[in-house]
Amino acid sequence: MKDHGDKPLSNTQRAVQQLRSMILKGELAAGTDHLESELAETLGMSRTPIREAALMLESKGLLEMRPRKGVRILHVAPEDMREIYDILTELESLAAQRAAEARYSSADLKFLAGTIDQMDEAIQAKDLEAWADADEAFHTELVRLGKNRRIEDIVSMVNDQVRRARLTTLFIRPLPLQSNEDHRAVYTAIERGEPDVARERHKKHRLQAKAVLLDILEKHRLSSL
Amino acid sequence: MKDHGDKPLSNTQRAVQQLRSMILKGELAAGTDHLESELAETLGMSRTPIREAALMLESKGLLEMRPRKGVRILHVAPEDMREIYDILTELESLAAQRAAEARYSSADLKFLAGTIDQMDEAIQAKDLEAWADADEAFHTELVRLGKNRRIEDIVSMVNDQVRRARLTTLFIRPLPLQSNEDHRAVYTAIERGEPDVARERHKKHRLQAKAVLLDILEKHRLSSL
DNA sequence: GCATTCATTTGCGTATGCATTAAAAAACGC
DNA sequence: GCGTTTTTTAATGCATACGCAAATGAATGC
Repeated sequence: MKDHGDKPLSNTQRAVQQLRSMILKGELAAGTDHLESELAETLGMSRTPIREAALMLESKGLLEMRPRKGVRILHVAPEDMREIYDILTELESLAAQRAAEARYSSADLKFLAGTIDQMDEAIQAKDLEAWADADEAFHTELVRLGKNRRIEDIVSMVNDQVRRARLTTLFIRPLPLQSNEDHRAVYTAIERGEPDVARERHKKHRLQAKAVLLDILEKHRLSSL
Repeated sequence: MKDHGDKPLSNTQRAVQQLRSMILKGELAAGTDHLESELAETLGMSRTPIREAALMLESKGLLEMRPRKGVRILHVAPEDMREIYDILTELESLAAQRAAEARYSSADLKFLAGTIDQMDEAIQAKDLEAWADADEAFHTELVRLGKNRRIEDIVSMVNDQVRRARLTTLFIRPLPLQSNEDHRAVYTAIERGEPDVARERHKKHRLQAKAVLLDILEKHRLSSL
């Protein structure tokens, strides 16, 4: 997970990383506007790399560039979450299927198994942050095993949007006890080479997660994140 | 399909449109490199809007910016087509399902029906171009009816990549006779409000299309488009 | 000849400046 | 006072300039 090629990162790339991180952490709050020149000053560079970075983040759906109003950090509304979860459901389920078709060895699946164990531990320890990290690692790895670069990109893109929602909802939501049962079932199906099982089980898992999340959003009247 | 608000389009937007169009038409051939300054001169503007446009097209997967080598127009290899069709299969099938769930009226589905008729006519007239246009319209409209903005965006993005492949393969491939049967079946399922049927039928349709295309690519040893 | 070092070119990353024009503020008429 | 026009302000879109590093080519040593 680290960029161990430590070549002198360009300003544009740094701007992308920093802005993204600030948005995900909520330091740049949803709905707020920021002038290019402000951001430039904040990050200690000129407007040019800021503009380029903003353009990229715009195409990733994190913000919107509005002439004369600055860049606006986008909300994630419940309707957005519905859209996003639907996409994740479909694409990850396919990835699970493909992973099962690929007949990976246990060694290949070691990392995936590890994330499941981490989730168990995190739940024991009631450490929600750790659970969330491991959960994300599980899903990322699953998609990677599905061997479709474009799906990886798409999923990672929409995940950036989910992450903000998680920031708010993580501590509201009930302990995800059922969740790891699903993960194990998906894992087992992949290991055994049962594509349909892997697919359907993961789909069920995602639909469940979607239902839980939307329920929370409704109950707490969270109309934007 | 038209931008009828004829406000003075920015250079960056024009650059995006023109470069995209040149790539889709093959005027900028896959695998070729182009200096930012060349493109700037070609389109009669400075490097700044060209860079911004290239950045956007890069995130859409049409090209790649490589320091000192210029922007490279990307190939679409058979492996890419596999990835793309897998994505289209999943997301469009979901759209079909959702469209069926939405219980659209016949009036709402008029446009979709129209595209099917156009395909019939085009097949009668053996007009492959017209068929391809209508086919694309069908798929686009189907996704629109699925009411998921993000899916619309993703599908339109990968479609740009498919379009280039179609440019080459359209005249090699057999007349898509079976195809419109699928379209009608999907349409009927949507009209009747049968989500599972719509979904499965469309999925079958896409899997079939994928098989046909990959078969052609292999038979003709088309390793990149 | 061939490798190696040095000089030169050149394309990019970024800063900067400016014209444009939308928005805000001010002036004006009623 | 309030709606309308004019003026002012200021953020953007874009052109341009420039330093740097990479690639290219020349020169040198062996």
